[in-house]
Amino acid sequence: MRRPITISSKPTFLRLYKALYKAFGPQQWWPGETPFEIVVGAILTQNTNWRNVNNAIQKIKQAGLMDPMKLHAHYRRIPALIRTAGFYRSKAKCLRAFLKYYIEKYGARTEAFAKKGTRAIRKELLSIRGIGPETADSILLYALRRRVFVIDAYTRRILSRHDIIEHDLPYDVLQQTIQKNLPASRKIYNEYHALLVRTGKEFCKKNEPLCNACPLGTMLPRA
DNA sequence: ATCCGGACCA
DNA sequence: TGGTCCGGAT
Repeated sequence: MRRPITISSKPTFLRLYKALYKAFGPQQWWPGETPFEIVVGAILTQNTNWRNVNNAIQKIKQAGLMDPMKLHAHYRRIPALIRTAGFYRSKAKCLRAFLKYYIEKYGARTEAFAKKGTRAIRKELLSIRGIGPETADSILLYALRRRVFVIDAYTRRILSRHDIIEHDLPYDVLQQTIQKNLPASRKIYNEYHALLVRTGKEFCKKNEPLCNACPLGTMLPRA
């Protein structure tokens, strides 16, 4: 029986964050050069490691297509360009759907896109097939610098293994819980997610987690 | 060979 | 609830 921690453990989320920051330092996310490139990366990184995504991004750049109008004009080339990111057919469709939306609604202009409220943009993004909550929130946080906490598989795994949250809470519930228990800081949200991803990849593996070597190893709930 | 990861669909 | 989409790391 897991018990979700809420009010009584408000400092817990921050303690974890501080431990990770101390261990790993700032993660310098997101590595994309422009908001558009960050959107592309956010879509491509679904179910994939960043290394494979970066490969695809370089391909797009080498083709001179890291631009919404150009990429849309050559959308038939997208599957081949992004193949290494995996799920390339679905992701190509998603990319194309985003491009259509971005061009038709905002003239492919970041400033126009970024003018809208966070909730409105989130709703619009979620209506695009292939963009779910994590991808939408990644775009909001990292491309548009909105104060939104991104939930992913690593977040669920790390926090639930530490008995801080229940693993199966719905995305939005989990997001609200975390945001309520953290300072309302965009920079902390940015850094925290990046630190959780790093921790998940390196230590909090799905099978055989490396708790002894993990910076959070001493903060484990009593077994 | 098996593992890993978001979103959608039936 | 379980299947499907995918390539690259291990």
